[in-house]
This record gives sequence, structure tokens and C-alpha cells, in this order.
Amino acid sequence: MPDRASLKLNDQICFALYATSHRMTKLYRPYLSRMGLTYPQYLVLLVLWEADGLTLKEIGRRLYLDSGTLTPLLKRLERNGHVRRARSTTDEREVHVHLTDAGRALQTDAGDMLEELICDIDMPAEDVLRLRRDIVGLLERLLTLTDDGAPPLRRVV
Amino acid sequence: MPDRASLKLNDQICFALYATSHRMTKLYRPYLSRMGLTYPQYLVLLVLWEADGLTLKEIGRRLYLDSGTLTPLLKRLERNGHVRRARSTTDEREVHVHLTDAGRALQTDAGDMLEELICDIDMPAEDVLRLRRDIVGLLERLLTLTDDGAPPLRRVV
DNA sequence: GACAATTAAATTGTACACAATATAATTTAG
DNA sequence: CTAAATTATATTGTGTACAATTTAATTGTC
Repeated sequence: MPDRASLKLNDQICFALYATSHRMTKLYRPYLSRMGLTYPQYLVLLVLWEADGLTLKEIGRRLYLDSGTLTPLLKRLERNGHVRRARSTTDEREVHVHLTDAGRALQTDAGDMLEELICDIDMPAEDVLRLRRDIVGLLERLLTLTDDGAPPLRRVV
Repeated sequence: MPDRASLKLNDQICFALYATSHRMTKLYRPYLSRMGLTYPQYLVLLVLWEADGLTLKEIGRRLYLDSGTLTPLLKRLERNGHVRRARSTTDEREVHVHLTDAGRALQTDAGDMLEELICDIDMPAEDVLRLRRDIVGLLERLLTLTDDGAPPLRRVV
């Protein structure tokens, strides 16, 4: 008979992820706040700095976010002067998001921020890299389970 | 001269944490939904199953959440019949949270849920344990930086 | 023992997340 | 070519998160 799964809070990997992710956001917050950004807004800029002019759909695909989250977020980014939203002329359904000069300029500040954060966290780069790879391994496992694939159906017992 | 930190989305450990945490919640959602719970509500029950009758403050300390999050969340748990909130008689500032029979009964369902989820994720228990330990290691590092300690001040350059 | 400082919750305001639905543009099938 | 299906975004409603502030109870000091 297999052992029963632990219900202790501190045995849950999901809670470790949850708490660590929130704390990481908290660490970023003062830096991002100075740049006039929230953490999810910063993620959108990370995407656009790599590929400007993407559609909402494509940004959402890369960040695993849907239009219900991104539509208002992008409007705020636009209101704050970081991006410009424009309907595609070839397909009026699509909204392309372009960086403004101000939005592009933040890339330098973001680089400075990361340098400082890496110093703050003060973990061997190698360890951070390995940890990130392992977390992504789990993420990929989860994506096969939840990405519009078959809903979890397997039973134990 | 040290290399400049990467600004690529997929090099960011913070994004790996963010995306994986959200996906994990998504995996739990259908199970929790059947139990009439959200993921943060489930976390509160995990805490209470270990120690019933804790104060809001202590629940928040364990989950890293404050009263702004917990007060309405606990009211919803109470409205749904999972807990009972009661002012302390010895210190009227404190709110103690007690499980109802219904709240206690969910512990069995939660055990079943975890068995199924462990099957779904299908990773060697050893790998999951090690990954959780490593994530908690990072969390503890972050806690020393953000837990009302000195705000991040160290500079690079 | 009153009164300032502290503490625990609650409240307010902003910004995610995401399911579910609505709307409008485009594509596909017949 | 046109109606049905699909697709991209927007909207609505619920539930977190969390900073900042408020309220009420308790504690520490003189």
C-alpha cells in the first residue's frame, strides 16, 4: 500500500512555487515602481524588447496570459506612454503592440535593475541557472497536462 | 568587465516561477472547484488542518499574506461554511479561525486530489522533493531580503 | 491609572488572473 | 458566393494580492 500524500503545507511544491513567485515579485517591486511599471507590465516589455509589434495573442502565448488579463494591462501601458496599440490593417481583429521611445528607453533601466537584483540575491549563477532549468522542466510537464490537452483524467486507487 | 545580465524572457528565473506557479494553480483548479474552493482558500485550509483555531495574523505569517488579502478570503470561506471566525475573548483584536465539520471533511477529498495530481504530474518523487527544496532555498534567500529587513540597497558598477 | 505607542483587523484603491460570454472580422464549406 | 465555423479581442464578474490608511484594543511608561 503506497504512502498517503502529505497534506502538510511545507511539503507542497505548489506552495513553494506560489510563495517564491510572490516574494520575487516583491523584490522587483521597488525597482519597477521607480520605472512606473508593475511586474506583469514588465513581462510584456521583456517580450516586446525581443520582438516589437507583436499581437496581443502572441504576447499572451509567450506569457501564458489571455485577453482578459492583457487587454486592460496593455491599455494601462498605453496610458502611461510605454506602448502604442494599433489594429492590424490586414486583419482588423488583431491588435499589434509597439514600443514607444519611452518604452524602449526602459530597457536600459531594466538592465541596471537586473544587475542589482542578481547582486542582492547573491546565489552562484550556476545554481540559479540549474534551478531555472528544473522549474521550466516542471512547467513543460504541466503544459502537456493543461494546455488545452486532455483534462486530467487518470485515476489512482 | 562582467557580462551584462540577459533581458530575454526565457532566461528569467522570476518568469519561470511566475508561469509555473500559475500553471500549477490551473492544474489544481478543476479539483478544487469541485470542492468549492479556490487555490488560496485551499492553502488556508492546509494551514488549519495542521493547526485549527489560529489567528488571521498567524495564518498570514505562514502563507506570507496580509489582512488585506485574508480578511475577505476568510469571509468567503465562512460564507461557504468551511470555517467559523471568532474574536478572541482574551484579546478582542484577534480573530481566531476554526474549521467547521464541512471544512474538516474536505481534508479527505484533498488527499484524494493530491494522489491524482501526483499521478498526473508523473515525476519521480525524488526529483519533486529536490526541486521543492531548491525553490525553498531561494525563497529563504528572498525572505532575508524583503522580510521587513533592510530594503535592497547594494549597488553594482 | 491615564496616555502615547503598538498591535490586529478591516477598509480602500489599484492591478492582476481567468472563466465565461459577447462582438466583430475572417476563413471555410458547400 | 454565402452561411456557418473559427478567430482575435473586448467585456463582465469573481477572487486574489498588496500598499496605505483607519479603527479599535492592548501594552508600556511615567
